[in-house]
Amino acid sequence: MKKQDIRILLVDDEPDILEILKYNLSSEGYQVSTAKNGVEGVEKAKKKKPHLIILDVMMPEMDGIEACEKIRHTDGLQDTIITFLTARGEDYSQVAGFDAGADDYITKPIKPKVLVSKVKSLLRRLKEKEDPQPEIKKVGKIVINREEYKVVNDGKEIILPRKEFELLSLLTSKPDKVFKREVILDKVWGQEVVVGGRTIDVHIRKLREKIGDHHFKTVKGVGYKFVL
Amino acid sequence: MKKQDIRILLVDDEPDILEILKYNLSSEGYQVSTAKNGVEGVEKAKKKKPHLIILDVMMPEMDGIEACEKIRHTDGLQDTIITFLTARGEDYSQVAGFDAGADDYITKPIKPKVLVSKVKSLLRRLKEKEDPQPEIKKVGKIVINREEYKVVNDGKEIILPRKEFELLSLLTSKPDKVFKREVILDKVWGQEVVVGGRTIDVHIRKLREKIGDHHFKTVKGVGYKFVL
DNA sequence: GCCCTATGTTATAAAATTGTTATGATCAAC
DNA sequence: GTTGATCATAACAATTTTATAACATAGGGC
Repeated sequence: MKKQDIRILLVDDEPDILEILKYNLSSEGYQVSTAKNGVEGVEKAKKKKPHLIILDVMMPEMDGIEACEKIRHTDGLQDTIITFLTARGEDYSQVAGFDAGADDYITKPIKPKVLVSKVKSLLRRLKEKEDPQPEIKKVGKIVINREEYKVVNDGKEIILPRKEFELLSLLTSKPDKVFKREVILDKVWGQEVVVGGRTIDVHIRKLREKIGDHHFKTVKGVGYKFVL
Repeated sequence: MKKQDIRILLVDDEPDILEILKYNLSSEGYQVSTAKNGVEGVEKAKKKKPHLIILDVMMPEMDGIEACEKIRHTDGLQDTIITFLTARGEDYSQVAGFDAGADDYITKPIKPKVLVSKVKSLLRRLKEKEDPQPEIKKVGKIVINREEYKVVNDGKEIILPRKEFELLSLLTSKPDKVFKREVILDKVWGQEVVVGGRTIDVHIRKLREKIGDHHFKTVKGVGYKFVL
């Protein structure tokens, strides 16, 4: 994921702090939203689905800990990284914060450089999560071994050519998910190559022959999906 | 957004390249402006607020990287997509480019087909930002799963063809809201296609068959609405 | 109640999309 | 350079989706 695609939400009741943090993170290229209390923070979190939320502990309306709990229990925000801002020495809030589901905390006073490097390190987790194709993957009776570029289906070993392997690998990375043709082209062929319209079909056909027809479902007008 | 409404800004100091790129992108239906150096590029970016900027790295007056930074820090241009043109092998400029806030880069020599496909893929992000349909949506007993392109109604799985899926998706995006026929045509069919007057009715009928009659209410003279 | 218009319904035709096969190009290994 | 495998493409077939036309029906205004 690129920096511009990363959304950060800042929640603090002090406009000055909000502005400083926003400036520093925006300069780094992140997309930054702000909220000035817990209530607004929860709302914006639901709407914007940020990747990272920086939450002040002490706030009017709804404090950071309560807000954090609310956010954690919202659908689609479980994977969001939440970090608290706390005054140095406020030990209690750190403990309570971790209880509420925080990932980290930053102590005030905030030094911009520290903030930025902390944010980067927190976001590194996201990046690692993004699409780490495992070396060996099991999908039903199919074992995909990326290291050796081979596939074992129901005990039988199959050697697949590269394109077929990548295509299978992509489709099985999320069974049942429909991969649009554009996405398949992007991930398997790359944007540098422009291939004809029937190319994907042909490769799908080969996979169907080798792995089994029923695993590859066509969704007309959209793309293909792998089913178990 | 329609293709005709998408503005692209090309910045390069070689008139020939400018012309070729402009020709190819214009043929695709985009609105294309050009600038012949960094200074002019930044000016035009501010004035035209393009959605996508294609920026040559090597230019007199102000190089692409500096221009990119300037553009990134301009109000209202944070969301603009910026992509660089670099000579193959200029690794340094790619790195510096990403630091400056670029989203992508295209290597010279430029193949028109590659350019167009890259532009399309970059602009797809814009579209997704525009009206982000949630991947999975629950409306009463109906679950609409955009990722798998399937609908589960009261536990039963239903596969819908694309138009029906999009129509259902639109109507359920705001239950009880009446969607005028013109709006439905616009969103599901697009403004380029012209279809007959009974087409929507037929599709509504199929949805009624598959999902349940009572969910789709006709508002005579206006359109249709989805009710729970 | 009657008429008129908007919508519902169905069958069928048209269009769009995908499946299949054969063939030639490309690339890497030898 | 030759060989064999992989890959892309074209041409056609098969399939599914979508549009249309033609007629039926329903509901509001008079």
